[in-house]
Amino acid sequence: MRNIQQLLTERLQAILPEADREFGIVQSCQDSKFGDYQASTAMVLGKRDRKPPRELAEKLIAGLELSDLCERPEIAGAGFINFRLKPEFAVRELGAESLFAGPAGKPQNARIAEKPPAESRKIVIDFSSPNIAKPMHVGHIRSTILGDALARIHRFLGNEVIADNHLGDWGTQFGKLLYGYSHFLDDAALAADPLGELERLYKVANDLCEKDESVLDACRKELALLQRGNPDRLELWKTFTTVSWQAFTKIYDRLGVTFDEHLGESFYNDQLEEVISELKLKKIAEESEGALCIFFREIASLNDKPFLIQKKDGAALYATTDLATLKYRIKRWNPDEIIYVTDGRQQLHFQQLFTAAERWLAGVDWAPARRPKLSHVWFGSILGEDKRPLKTRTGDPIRLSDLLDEAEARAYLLVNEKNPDLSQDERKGIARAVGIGAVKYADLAQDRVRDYVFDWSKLLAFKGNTAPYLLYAVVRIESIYRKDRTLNSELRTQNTLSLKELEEIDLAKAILKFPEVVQASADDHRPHHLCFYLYNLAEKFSGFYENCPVLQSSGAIRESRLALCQKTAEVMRQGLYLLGIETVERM
RNA sequence: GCGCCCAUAGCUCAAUUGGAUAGAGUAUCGGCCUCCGAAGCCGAGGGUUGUGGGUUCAAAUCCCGCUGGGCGCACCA
Repeated sequence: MRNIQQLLTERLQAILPEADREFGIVQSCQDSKFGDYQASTAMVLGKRDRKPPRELAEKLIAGLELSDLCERPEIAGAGFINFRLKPEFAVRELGAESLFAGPAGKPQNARIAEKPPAESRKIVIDFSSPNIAKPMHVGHIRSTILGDALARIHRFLGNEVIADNHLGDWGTQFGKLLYGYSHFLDDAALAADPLGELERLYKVANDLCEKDESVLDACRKELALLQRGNPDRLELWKTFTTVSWQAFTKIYDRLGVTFDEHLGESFYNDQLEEVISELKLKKIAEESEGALCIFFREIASLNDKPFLIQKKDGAALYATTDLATLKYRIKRWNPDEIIYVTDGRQQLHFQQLFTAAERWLAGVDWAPARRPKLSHVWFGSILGEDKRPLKTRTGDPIRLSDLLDEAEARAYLLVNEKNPDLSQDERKGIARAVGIGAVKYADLAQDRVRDYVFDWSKLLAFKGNTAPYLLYAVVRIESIYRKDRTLNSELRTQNTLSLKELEEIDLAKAILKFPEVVQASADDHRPHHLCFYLYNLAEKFSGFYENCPVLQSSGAIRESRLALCQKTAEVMRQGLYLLGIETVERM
């Protein structure tokens, strides 16, 4: 599929002087009564050159060659240039056998078009990053789902993605955990729910530390032993990580999330010293109050906020590991961009990290001339109905596995109600897809920077901007196919479109917008644009579905409508795939 | 004290990053199943975009000042 917005922009920019090209951007119209696309070029240039915008617009239109794409552009308002696509153009554009490269009907790894290698960017996406020895809870869901969606979107656009799970598998918490493990272990509990037991042991030790200084000392000693490589402690630590990774894998499998790497903090342990000495040598870091830190004296907002690299006892910190990780990623992958998907509370940290990295990379010989763009993609918190961070009644964080269980259970009840005749296996499968899809969609459909209120009834409402509504649109199309016994599937994919009714044209034009929306979602790391688009597409399909009978019509119209259904389903499936949401045939 | 973020219909959220008359869902009211899945569709009401200024052809969006809420700031990650 081609990006129509880009196509129009290129046409417009082609007739502008080099220096004015930045003003030649064509945008989608908010209101279809003005057209499908619009440009405000004439108003901007008219203002600058003190010329009447409408006259300028007239000149621009005269120079444009667009007859293959749209009707003659119209001038409206203060000088808008409005473009309206020709239905014949949509017919041609959608006439391809399959809208996406890759196996027909299977969105998985499809591309909009193969990018030439020179244009393909290499992007490391750092996301999910749960802590070892703790069950994943709702706090991890946004990073996991958002990061995965961004990975899928970038791959679809032809970029090379390295999905890297930066596990929290090292740090001071392991002293307490080791202490708890050796004093209070419940073997039966460990066998039944390993992560739950490890979490309990940590809590027991942590509580004791607050009351008893001697326990805290004991924990410090355990930590020191681990860090010095004591074989027993190291063995236990490995057990912790193995058990944890197994539990995480279960969750990732349920969510359909995959990684290319999962290099935890421990992986960078032996690289920290080198980073510290480099920073010292280049005089980027300096000693202060016994610790080693980086100051940003010339930046007003960071002036009084030092970035700590090393504690006075010599231990490294979060910042140190992040810098070492950056170095490793540059040396191993030399990426064009590194995206960190974390919650918004870490904004200061990443501001400091990026600023420090800039100085550091400018002074070392291993850094490439073209340094990676560093992006912090942050998100708000998930709140309960009381507008406080989402917790269980007892105040503990909600386990992700429990949340997913509940989503599936609730969806299962609804499937039973609606489709009791399906086999239990099928109902379970649908409940899984719908339940998990609903949780994911509720998260992705919202602008990530805002906190969002978690609400089961809204999530699984099956109407409005929800996963079930979108899945339902696909199900209706599937249902049409099942009932269509006169045509085989090959005929559907042929170029048999003829767009007459308003609803047909609207739907076809909505389909054409898919590439530009995916691009926009990637550009500002905001998949909710794609969600909103799919919702709009589903609404357009509903309008078509109500007003344009498919199976009841006949001849060329019937074929055309079946083909339109096919194209709609293709885009819906592909779009949902990019969000990490499975589609179903019945629900 | 310094800094970051948020504020849009009763409620939950959009607004293609400065574009045209601020849109959906929900809730309320009213229509539509001898017709492809009614988990749906159509219609009605609902707004000084927290507030006061400013910038310009154009501001929910950018700048400054307030108010209210969330969060972060030296040895946790």
